[in-house]
Amino acid sequence: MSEVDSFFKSAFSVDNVIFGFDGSDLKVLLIQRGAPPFKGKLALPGDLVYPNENLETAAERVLEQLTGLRGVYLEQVKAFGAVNRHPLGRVITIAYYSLVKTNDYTPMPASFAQVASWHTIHHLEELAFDHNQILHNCLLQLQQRVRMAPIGFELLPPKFTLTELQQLYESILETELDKRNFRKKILSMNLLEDLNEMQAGVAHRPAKLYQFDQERYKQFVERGYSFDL
Amino acid sequence: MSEVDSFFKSAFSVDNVIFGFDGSDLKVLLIQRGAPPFKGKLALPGDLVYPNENLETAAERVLEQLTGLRGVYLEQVKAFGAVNRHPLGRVITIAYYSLVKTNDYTPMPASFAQVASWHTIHHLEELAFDHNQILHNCLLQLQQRVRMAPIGFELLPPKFTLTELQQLYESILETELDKRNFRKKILSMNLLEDLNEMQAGVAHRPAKLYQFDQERYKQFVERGYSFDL
DNA sequence: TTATTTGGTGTACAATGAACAATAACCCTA
DNA sequence: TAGGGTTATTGTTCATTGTACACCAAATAA
Repeated sequence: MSEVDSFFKSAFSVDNVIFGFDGSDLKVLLIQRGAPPFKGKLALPGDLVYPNENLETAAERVLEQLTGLRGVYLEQVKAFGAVNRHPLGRVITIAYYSLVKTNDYTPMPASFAQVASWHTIHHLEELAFDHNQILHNCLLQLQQRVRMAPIGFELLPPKFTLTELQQLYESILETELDKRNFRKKILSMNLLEDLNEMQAGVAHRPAKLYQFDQERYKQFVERGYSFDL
Repeated sequence: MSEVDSFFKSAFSVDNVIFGFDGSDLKVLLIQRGAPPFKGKLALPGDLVYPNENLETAAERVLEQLTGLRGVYLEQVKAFGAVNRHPLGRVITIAYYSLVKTNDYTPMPASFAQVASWHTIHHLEELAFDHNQILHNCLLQLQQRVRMAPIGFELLPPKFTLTELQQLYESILETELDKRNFRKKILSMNLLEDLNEMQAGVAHRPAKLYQFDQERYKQFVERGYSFDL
């Protein structure tokens, strides 16, 4: 094998950290590996990148095959390429994370996974490959991004209460927030529209429902507003 | 060729955006390509990753071969993998940026570059491959990081004046800062040590010289303090 | 009807950010 | 050596933002 050829004895994959929110906790969608290596272990959904496929396209494909979802928030984090990270050869993986509304999600068997399920982020068991490290990095990036732009909203259903929104932030940032200060801040951004609707069927005072102002949301994402909570 | 083999018909490289500061402007170290494709064009220094080489090791190697420097600040930004980004085949590149003190730098001919020189960041000519895009992304990341941790200091000589420090930040962030507010803020962090030395040989009132408190610097980098200016 | 649970609201104080100008110290030149 | 040129150094005031904190309201369940 020539020296140049040896450079081409390698492959790329994408791995996708798919975040969801169940109303009280931040979750990640993991698959159970059906084949060696790491057969039976939990792992991030991922696949090799096709020779004529862009990286982001591959990440979108993994997401769609597993969840049926298209057009959701997706962002590259970084590449992981330790020499021995994959037991079968040199495989560099590009990590992405995406934000999905768990209600929209319909489980689908993908070529790379028969079983997928949601797991709480914190205190997670050992994953295949270097996926714990990848997940940790993606979570850090999400925690940073969520302070710069209101992307956390991607995780909520169309109508939500302020308490749900607060719990989402608390869950992502692993912190507790003051209720009054949170509401004051979030409402002062003019990002939310009061729907003049109420929660129904709850055994306590019902909360108002809100949705996002799509226009202002776009502005915030593009300008990358600062958003400390 | 089997389908599995076709996945391995690809290669990866690292490209390194090497930032420097000449006392008044932020610079980037570019090479002139000596061979096709893009022969004669300016490009980021980079090289293919060896089969048994970690990504970060490869980035350090590119840096050392070009500048003789080791142990400088180096950070991965992200991977660039558009199908047609390289005219000779599928090559995914992992982008890094590093921060060097231009005084320490001694130009060295590397295997991948005979000529390297500093260029001002802003209003740059067209580079080879997708290197304008890569450079732009690295600059954005630097601008973000420099607000989170005092890494800008990596670009300064051991002794410096407050005006030099301010010009560094202005150059990175492409903004103007108020002198009094800048000094108040930076001094309140207890990050600087007054050396009780003065500038010499300047045709005006000489400025005090400062250096960093290494201990506090480490704390700031580790904790990722917030650092708005 | 009462208990339980969560929703909703305002104020006072502290900390931070932003705007702003006059004097000091050095070198150079006439 | 006196005066001009240039950059260094320093504080205050005001506006904005952050932070801590407690009580009443509205629904269901028993």
